[in-house]
Amino acid sequence: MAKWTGAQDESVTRNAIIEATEQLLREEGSAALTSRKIGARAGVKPPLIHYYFESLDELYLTVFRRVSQDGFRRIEEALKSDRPVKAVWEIMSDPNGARFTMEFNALALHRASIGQEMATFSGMVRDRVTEGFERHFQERQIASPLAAVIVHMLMVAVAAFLTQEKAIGASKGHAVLEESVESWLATLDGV
Amino acid sequence: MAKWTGAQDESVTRNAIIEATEQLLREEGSAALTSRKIGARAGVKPPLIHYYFESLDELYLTVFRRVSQDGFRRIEEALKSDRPVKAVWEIMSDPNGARFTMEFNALALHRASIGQEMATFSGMVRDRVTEGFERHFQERQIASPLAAVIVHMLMVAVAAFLTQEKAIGASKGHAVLEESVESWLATLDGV
Amino acid sequence: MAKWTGAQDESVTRNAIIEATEQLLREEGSAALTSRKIGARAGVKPPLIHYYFESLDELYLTVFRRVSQDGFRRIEEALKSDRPVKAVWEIMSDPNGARFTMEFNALALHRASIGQEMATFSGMVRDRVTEGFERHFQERQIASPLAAVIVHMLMVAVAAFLTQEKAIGASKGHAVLEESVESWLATLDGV
Amino acid sequence: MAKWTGAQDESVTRNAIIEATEQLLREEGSAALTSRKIGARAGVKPPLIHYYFESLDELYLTVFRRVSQDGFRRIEEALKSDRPVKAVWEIMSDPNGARFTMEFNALALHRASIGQEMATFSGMVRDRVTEGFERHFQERQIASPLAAVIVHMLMVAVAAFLTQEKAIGASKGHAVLEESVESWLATLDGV
DNA sequence: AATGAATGAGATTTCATTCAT
DNA sequence: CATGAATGAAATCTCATTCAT
Repeated sequence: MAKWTGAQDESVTRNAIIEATEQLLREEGSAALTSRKIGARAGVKPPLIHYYFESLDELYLTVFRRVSQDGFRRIEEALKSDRPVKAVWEIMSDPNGARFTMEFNALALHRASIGQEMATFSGMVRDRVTEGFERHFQERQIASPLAAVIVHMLMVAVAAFLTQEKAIGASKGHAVLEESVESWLATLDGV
Repeated sequence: MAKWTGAQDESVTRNAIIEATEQLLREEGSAALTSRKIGARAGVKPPLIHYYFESLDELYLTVFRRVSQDGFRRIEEALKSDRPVKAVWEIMSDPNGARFTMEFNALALHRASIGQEMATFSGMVRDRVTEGFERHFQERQIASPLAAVIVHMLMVAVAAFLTQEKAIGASKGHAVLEESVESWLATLDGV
Repeated sequence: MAKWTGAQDESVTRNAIIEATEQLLREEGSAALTSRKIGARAGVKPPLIHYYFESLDELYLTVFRRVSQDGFRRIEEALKSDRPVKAVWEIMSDPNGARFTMEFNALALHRASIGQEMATFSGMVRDRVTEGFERHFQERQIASPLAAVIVHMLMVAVAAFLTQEKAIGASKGHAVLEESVESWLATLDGV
Repeated sequence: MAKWTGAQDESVTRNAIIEATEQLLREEGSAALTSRKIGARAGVKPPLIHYYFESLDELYLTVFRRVSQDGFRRIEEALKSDRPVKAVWEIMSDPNGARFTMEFNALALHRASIGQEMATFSGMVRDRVTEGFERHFQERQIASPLAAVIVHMLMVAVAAFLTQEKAIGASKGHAVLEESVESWLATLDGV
């Protein structure tokens, strides 16, 4: 969809709106995302949001892309590290990022455009991580009993699980699960 | 506030409302849950919902309890089966049930009462399954490299992950993950 | 309007409804009068109220009549006392009774039937008290600078004023006004 | 919650809403104050009321403040007049103003914020009038048997009493009371 | 670039009342 | 006598969005 105004991508205000959305998402969750609250946080009136973004959906997409691009960059870094498996796990299980994923997942449930974007992105990440892990296993001659792609998916699954449970106030067994996962991952780093 | 009506628990209409809610949750997700839509689906005017349920939260809790009680019963059954690990996994990964869990998770994110109920329930399930698996491992003298409680949490995590991804239209790698999980679980059933 | 059911005036339930209404009016004010709350307090379901009373208005009227008849009786007593002026003032300024008057006044503002009833009743009281005060002044040969009817109206006015102010949390100057009124009334009792 | 719109205090529409509220209050009483009716009277859709006022309470407070500020100004004027006691009484007993006070009193019974505002305001008026009367008594060397503050409270009480009775259609004895009060007040003006 | 104004659609909830049984 | 069921009407308030300026 083409931009219909002269709104600049680099505008300070536009950035403020994006950041406000990001903050609100992190602090209060996707249910708190209303144009009023975003506007209040960003110090602008709600209609201005529509000057910069055709719809809230578009704004959310923008936020998602920004956050996920950053995440992708961090993953690239992690894959270059000495213990890539652990490094990737740390990114995945970082509460901050996991919270985002969870909230975007919630948004995606009833916003097709976001779902699509997430699907595309998680595919990209999966491919990149899989490739990275595979290379890592080969280089270090590590015999993982599980395919790289599966290792990655398990990591994502566990991280999401822990985050969701924490969000509703449950944490029974988390410690032991985390420990278990981490010691398993250590073997994959050849440690 | 106590209920002030004579509304009966066994009322056909009350049931219709519960079922409509269940259906909508499954088919359109938690975002579609409004008293209007529920009423329309149940063939009932919205205010009647409040005749039977003090609030939508109470209705959702009722639905959750009904679904989860049913789930718990099925899990008890599964634990008695010949291949309890596989049987439990099948319940967990049943798209229908998993969809519910996912949608209730979304509701729980901004409805404290539901979050609490879910936390309580998932704790109950975890305890029960852990106990069942432990007994199973002992009886069959299966040496699981992972504690029963972890096995269970991993199953939940993977099932949730697959469901969430499917919900947003992603399914890359699912087949291989499922296969992998299932063959792993087979070993835990002593097969 | 004729009664349309066989409802008995002496029914225990009917009485419970009346008393519940009275209590609620006293404790929570006219704004809290809903058929739900009345029913809850009386231990009956809201529709039953309509079995005994054609409408809430009729119920309120019944309550008003009961309370006011009781008030009238107490006033008759007071007029027979040794210090009738003081005795009447005590009734008028009794917080309990004054609260009722105030709440019924509020109801009367938008319920014509209640307004009428109140007008009739306050006329009756005024006549009776006026007559009583006049006889008292004559018998005791007290020369009131103000006509008996005016004395009564002032008492009513002041009592209502104090009650209303208290209801909104104001009480500045009340003590001095009460004192002043009471010492004035003492002279009218020939004390 | 802070205002999130750019709604201007001087807006014509905002004013129309305030005036509609004022009119409805006068003509139909506090029970008629609903966003629908106010909207209809102001020629505006109900939600627009919430664009200008955070809540109905806030609107009522705005109306109260406007009316009462005007009343305060008139009282200040009255206190400067040649017969300040009479002048203040005329303001107090002006049916228009008294009707407002009565209706706001009714609102205050179940809207704490309005009760508070009224308490504050009536305290201000009482202080100002008391001070004015005291100065007046001194300047004119009038020996009032009653303290200025009591004179004022009696005026308020009587005015409220007459208004409330008129509102429910009673007026027996009003003429003689008014006459009596007025001749009493004349003495306090040194006439 | 920004905003004041406005709105249509909708949300949840409350209420008095009716009616068949 | 009593109640379960139901409803029409209404209440307050929220939201994303549009539009003229």
